[in-house]
Amino acid sequence: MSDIVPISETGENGGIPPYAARLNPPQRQAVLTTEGPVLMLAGAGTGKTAALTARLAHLIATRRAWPSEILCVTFTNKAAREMRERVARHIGDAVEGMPWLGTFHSIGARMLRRHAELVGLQSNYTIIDTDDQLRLLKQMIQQEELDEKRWPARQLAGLIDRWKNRGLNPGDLDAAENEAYANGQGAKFYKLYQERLKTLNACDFGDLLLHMLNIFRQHRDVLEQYQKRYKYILVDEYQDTNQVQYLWLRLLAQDRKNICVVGDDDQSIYSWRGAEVANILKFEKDFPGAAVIKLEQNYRSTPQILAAASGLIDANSERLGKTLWTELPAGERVRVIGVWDGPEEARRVGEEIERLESEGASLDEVAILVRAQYQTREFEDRFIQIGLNYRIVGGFRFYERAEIRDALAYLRVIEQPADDLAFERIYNQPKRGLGAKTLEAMRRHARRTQTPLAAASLDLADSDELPARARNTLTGLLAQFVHWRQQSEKVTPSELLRMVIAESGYEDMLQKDRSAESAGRLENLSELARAMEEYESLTDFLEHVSLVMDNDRADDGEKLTIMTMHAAKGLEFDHVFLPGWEEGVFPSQRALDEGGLASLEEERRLAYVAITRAKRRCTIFHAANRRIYGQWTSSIPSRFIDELPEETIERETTMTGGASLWRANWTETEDPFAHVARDAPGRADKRGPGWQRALSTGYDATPKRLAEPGRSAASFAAKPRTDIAIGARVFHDKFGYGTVTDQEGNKLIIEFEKAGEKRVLDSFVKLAD
DNA sequence: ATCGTATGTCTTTTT
DNA sequence: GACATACGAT
Repeated sequence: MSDIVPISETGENGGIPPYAARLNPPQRQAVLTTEGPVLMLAGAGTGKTAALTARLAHLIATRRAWPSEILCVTFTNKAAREMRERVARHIGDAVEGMPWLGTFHSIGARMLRRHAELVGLQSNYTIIDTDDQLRLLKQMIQQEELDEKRWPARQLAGLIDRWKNRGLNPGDLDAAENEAYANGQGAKFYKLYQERLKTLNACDFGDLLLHMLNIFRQHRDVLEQYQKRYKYILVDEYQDTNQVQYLWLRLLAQDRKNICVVGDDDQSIYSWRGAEVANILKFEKDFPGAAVIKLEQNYRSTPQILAAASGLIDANSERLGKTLWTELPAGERVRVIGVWDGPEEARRVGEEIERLESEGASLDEVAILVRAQYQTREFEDRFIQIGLNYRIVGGFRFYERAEIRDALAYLRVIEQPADDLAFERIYNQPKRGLGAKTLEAMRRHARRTQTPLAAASLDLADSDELPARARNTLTGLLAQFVHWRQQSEKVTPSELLRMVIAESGYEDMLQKDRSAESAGRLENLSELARAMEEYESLTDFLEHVSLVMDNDRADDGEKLTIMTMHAAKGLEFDHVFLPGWEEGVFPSQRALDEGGLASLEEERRLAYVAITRAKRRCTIFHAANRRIYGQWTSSIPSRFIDELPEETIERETTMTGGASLWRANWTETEDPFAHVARDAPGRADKRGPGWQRALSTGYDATPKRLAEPGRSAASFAAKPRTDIAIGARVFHDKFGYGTVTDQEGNKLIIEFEKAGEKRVLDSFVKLAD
């Protein structure tokens, strides 16, 4: 069955090609079994990436496929980057020709650029992030006059996300799904949302996969084109794939069936995102005759650490079952340290790290892994105080900062005039004196004419609807955009950004602002411009930003790492600290409240992932008292601590207040999260400051139209009203009654009884009777 | 139109 | 406790 390559093929020393030289037998099998489906079950630290990269190198070195004929999907950008680097070590620059190595989302985006028109988008579509998504949904909810308190946008966003993860389009929802939002309006809102996105020429993260799936399903020729192209498919972290990703892969692999998936059911920690461990469990059914290869030799951790982790994960019920073993010499036991409270925990961790440092350990080899982001704060405070170098991974990403998002919004409007979300973000940023009133007028007009906001504003600025000041400002701003759009064809994206920052007044605003952050903001902006230098087109860059860019910037000097356990997956450190192992923190309260056994088991897998990051030493902490949401609560040690085999750990308690006090405190616990559970009393509040934006369907958002200079503003006004003729008596909210004396396009010249002659947009007047 | 204060909401985890 | 939003005051 397995197609073992005559190894001499490459003619390297002793017949073993260099990329396979240091692999153990199962790893080697995983490399050489090139044809047919392969399921690789790889435990933590078993050299999975080594095997995977060797496999890639092998496929290319033996000319089974060109780099461009291999689809290699990873889950995170970090993993993709690492893979690229490691393959480069084997095969050199040929990796450059691997366009299909990346995350599901970035590969989906790349494909979608080519086939956008099949789902009603243009190839320069914008990828919106969760923030934009929420704003959009909020507008829709207000517009449909739903009580936002009762039916929060977040909830809807979550539902839509889950539907997309499962490969469901609005029409596919069953009654129960539909019922999940606003009494059976789930499908309606989902549909509305998709329509809005189409008008904006935008899509969200989920769409990158769902649109492509739809295309594969409906356009056989496209599917076949990709099936033909990808001679081999490799998938990393298969246990984390969700339904869409699964369907995607199944379609793409259907023809050649050369698909190799790698995963570890014990490290499945993303079910909340729609990942289905079941995918890995049913692989053999989907691809009959699949070769199953288990990697069980662990090269990373000491026997104690491995035994502690294995003992813990044993408590889980649904496992494929692997037995990890190691040849490494015995090391230290896993230490479990109980402390009085959060600050003491941070202090102790700090001391431990300083000790390691004095023993010659590098800070780069030290990590603190937390369950939730809020736990990082305590450590940050402490480490600033004692001057310990740290880096926080994750958290607020670089591109989520306000100034970066503003800058990107400018670029988005330049690139894509139909991007209303971006335009709304910056039309008054920096402050130009355009407020809610102006926005309301813009929206009203945009809705009426079914044009994007920017186009509508241009129209508006050419009439008497707005006070002279607002009108001038708006005209100026729009003229700037026309100018920038012209420039964008001539200068590089990064030059364009510098231009925009300077000319928009954004720079001035920050320079005048003497607050502590403003200097940093300016720095971030030039950082952004620098990051843009390697991109040739704005589209490329914007896509990169929304999908790929993360904030590991060049680091100077050694730093310890603080990050979430999720973010740590796939990484390893000599010394790992695991604070906050208390009921309610880890396992998280949420996992305990909802989700039952399944989510508890996921938490346990997370614990397993966390412990197995450690190569040499692993130290677990639990505090008796902790401040959560600003409230002091006492807590009991995590059940996971009790599940660690006694002979693998070493307990220690350093209680300032004495053990009795400590014990007294954590035996009578109160529910630290009791106040969270209660639902928010809903209150009807439907008067948003002008959110009533009607759905503008059917607008053909042709980009670059605004870019044509000298084009009369009237060309954007979709449909002039036909019900108003010269001589008609009309009413205008601001100017009162008047008589139409002339009409040009959608603009009326009206002689008002009180206000005199005005040039007014027809969408703002009513026929008087 | 903008600023300041009061009020309510929120905390997993990521592309 | 921190942050966003809502509302009232300048």
